[in-house]
Amino acid sequence: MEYVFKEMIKRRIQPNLTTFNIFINGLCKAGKLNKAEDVIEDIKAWGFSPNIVTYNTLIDGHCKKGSAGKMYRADAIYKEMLANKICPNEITFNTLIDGFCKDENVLAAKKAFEEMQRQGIKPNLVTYNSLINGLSNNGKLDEAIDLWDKMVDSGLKPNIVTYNALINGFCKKKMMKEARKLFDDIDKQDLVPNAITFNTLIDAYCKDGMMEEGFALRNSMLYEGIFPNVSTYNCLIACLCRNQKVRAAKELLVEMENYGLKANTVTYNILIDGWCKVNDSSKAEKLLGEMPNVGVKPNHVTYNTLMDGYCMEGNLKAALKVRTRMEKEGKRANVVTYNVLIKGFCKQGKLEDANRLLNEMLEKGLNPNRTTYDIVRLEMLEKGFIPDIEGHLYNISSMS
DNA sequence: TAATTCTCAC
Repeated sequence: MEYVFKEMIKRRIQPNLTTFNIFINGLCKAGKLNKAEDVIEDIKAWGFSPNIVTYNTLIDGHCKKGSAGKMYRADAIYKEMLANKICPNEITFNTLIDGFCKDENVLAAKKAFEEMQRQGIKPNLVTYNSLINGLSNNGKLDEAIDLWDKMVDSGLKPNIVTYNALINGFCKKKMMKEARKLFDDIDKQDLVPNAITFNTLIDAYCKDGMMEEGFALRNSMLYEGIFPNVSTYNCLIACLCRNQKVRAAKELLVEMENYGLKANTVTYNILIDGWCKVNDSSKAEKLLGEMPNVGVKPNHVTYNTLMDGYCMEGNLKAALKVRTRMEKEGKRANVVTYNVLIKGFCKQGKLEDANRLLNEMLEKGLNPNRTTYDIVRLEMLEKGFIPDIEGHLYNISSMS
């Protein structure tokens, strides 16, 4: 991107505001949020002013790529936009609503929904879809259904995304009958289910112990001409793995490749986890070794999964070796890496080592997450200590 | 010529 931009200048082709907005979008999608914000200065230096697209792009960048406190920064950009006398539009609010929902802050999302109407902007299909999805994902199904009705009352017709969001909500609550009813309603509304619709249901049936139903849905996909994609196979492979059928899962990987679908990192992560869960982490490590041969790149999840496998087998040495292997590949330990190792050491009663890892994690500026607290709290309870106020980390070794 | 919504893996 930078090369093309320089080339443009070299050939004396004047960039315009659109050029800069595209640039910002690229930086945001690459997670380079600070660089993206710096482009605002370039825009001004070239004699332009950031417009609504500039701000919407930056807000969405923070919503999707930001770390802790990202919605605070997204909101700050929104305020900056107002200060610069740029009026927000429906896309601004849709972006914020989705961002708040993904941040599990449904309250703020609902406030944004109210605020947009107060400003005279009518919620559109995407607005409703974002909020219905947010409510569904946060267990507020009744509110999601109410909003669906409101949406219909306002003259908007639910589309396949709306259906997928609510179906997913029912699936997460294991209300498969209701999910199925919605699925059957799709045809009646002259809508067409897509791969996401099927994948949602397949995954839910599998997780609810109805593997047969999951595979049957896969077959009806082929029948209806909606082609199963890598995610479909990942759901089914995960299903087999959960039922300890790792060999059958590996066969399914071969089948998907015969259909011309390439396994991705998730596929391998599922299979690696599958071998780990049947206490065969060395087979899992063999799979890790196969990944480069088929052009699939391991990620943090890959290594963390394998480490967890070795830890659960009590093979801490092997787990630490995986960490070294990961770091050789240029991947730094993340919170999950530490959680996995801390849990592994706790399980072996090696509290001093667990504590050393905990401190190392804090020193590196990594923020403990809920799982970290759960591990520590569980360990304390087991040792007969009563955990104090939530949110406070203890030295594990002080218990020994 | 640029910006927004739905599924799966630690």
